[in-house]
Amino acid sequence: MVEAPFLPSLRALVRCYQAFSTRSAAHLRTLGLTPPQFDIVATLGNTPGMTPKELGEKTLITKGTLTGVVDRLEEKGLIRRIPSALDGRSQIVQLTKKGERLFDKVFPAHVAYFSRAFADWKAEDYARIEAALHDLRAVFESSRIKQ
Amino acid sequence: MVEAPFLPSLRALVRCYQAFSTRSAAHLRTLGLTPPQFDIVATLGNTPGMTPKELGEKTLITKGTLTGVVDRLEEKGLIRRIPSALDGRSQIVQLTKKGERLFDKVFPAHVAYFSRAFADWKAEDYARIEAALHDLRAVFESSRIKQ
DNA sequence: TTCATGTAGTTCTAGTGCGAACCAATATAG
DNA sequence: CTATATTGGTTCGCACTAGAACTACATGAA
Repeated sequence: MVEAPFLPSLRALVRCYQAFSTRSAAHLRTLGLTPPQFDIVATLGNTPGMTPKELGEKTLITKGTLTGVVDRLEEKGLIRRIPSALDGRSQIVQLTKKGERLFDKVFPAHVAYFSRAFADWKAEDYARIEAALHDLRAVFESSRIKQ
Repeated sequence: MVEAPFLPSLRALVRCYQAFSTRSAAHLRTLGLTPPQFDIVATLGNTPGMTPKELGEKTLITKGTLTGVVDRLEEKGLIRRIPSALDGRSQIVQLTKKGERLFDKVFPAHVAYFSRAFADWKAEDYARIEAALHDLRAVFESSRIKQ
């Protein structure tokens, strides 16, 4: 049995993602945030806030997980939950002043952390990577998977 | 402040990886394995076994995590730990007969699960993806990150 | 030898992570 | 209008995750 031709691509994806997330997490730790916490703060930055549902869609964090992450950010005083006036089930999550100050510090710092490594990259390099990842993602979202 | 030009590439990477891992995990669940458990079983398949250290390097699972994953596979009777004769600190992890039978069933099934979606892909498509992911990974492993 | 250093695995802590079950509120069908 | 279905969030069970502290063994130098 020959090895399936797509396995090296999957391995490359996993290794690339791992390399990114390990680096990213190590830097965020020095800033006092976990990766999902940073994700939430970065998503809420420069917005009037949004519902947990919307937050979950943007960050790809499922709702059961999100409750806990938001809880811990609330304990740290970085975000606040406001019940929605329009829908009794819903709420708005938004950064507090403290959360905004942290966003203003941490987001540029995290971008800066990676930017030197991308210094030589040209627009077409980004385009090429984005296209490749887009095509690969299309495969995983294909209806031809399963069954 | 303009958005950093590499952010769309990072987003594309994260979304692609998520799409893959969500699909993969959903299928593995129907086979009774978690993703890391499958990873271990697939790595041990068709080998005489290896040390946890080696297993961790191949699967990218850190040693603290690995102990627990291997524990649960041992409880299921799929793997066995043999103390190393040469080094009193070391051990060999290998599939049991039951583990081998599971590997023979589950590995092809999981490959088959994805293969239809890749049906139209040619060698150069794989080469393109692998090259792109390789280049991106090089950035994350660059010594130019940090400081 | 013996002492210092290094290494393989385990344990611990805190934080994800998912899906399923749940509750309360809203929307819809009849 | 009222059952019924749907939806937003929380809770729960179980597993993974990294890193730090720890134990036992191994290795190297004096």
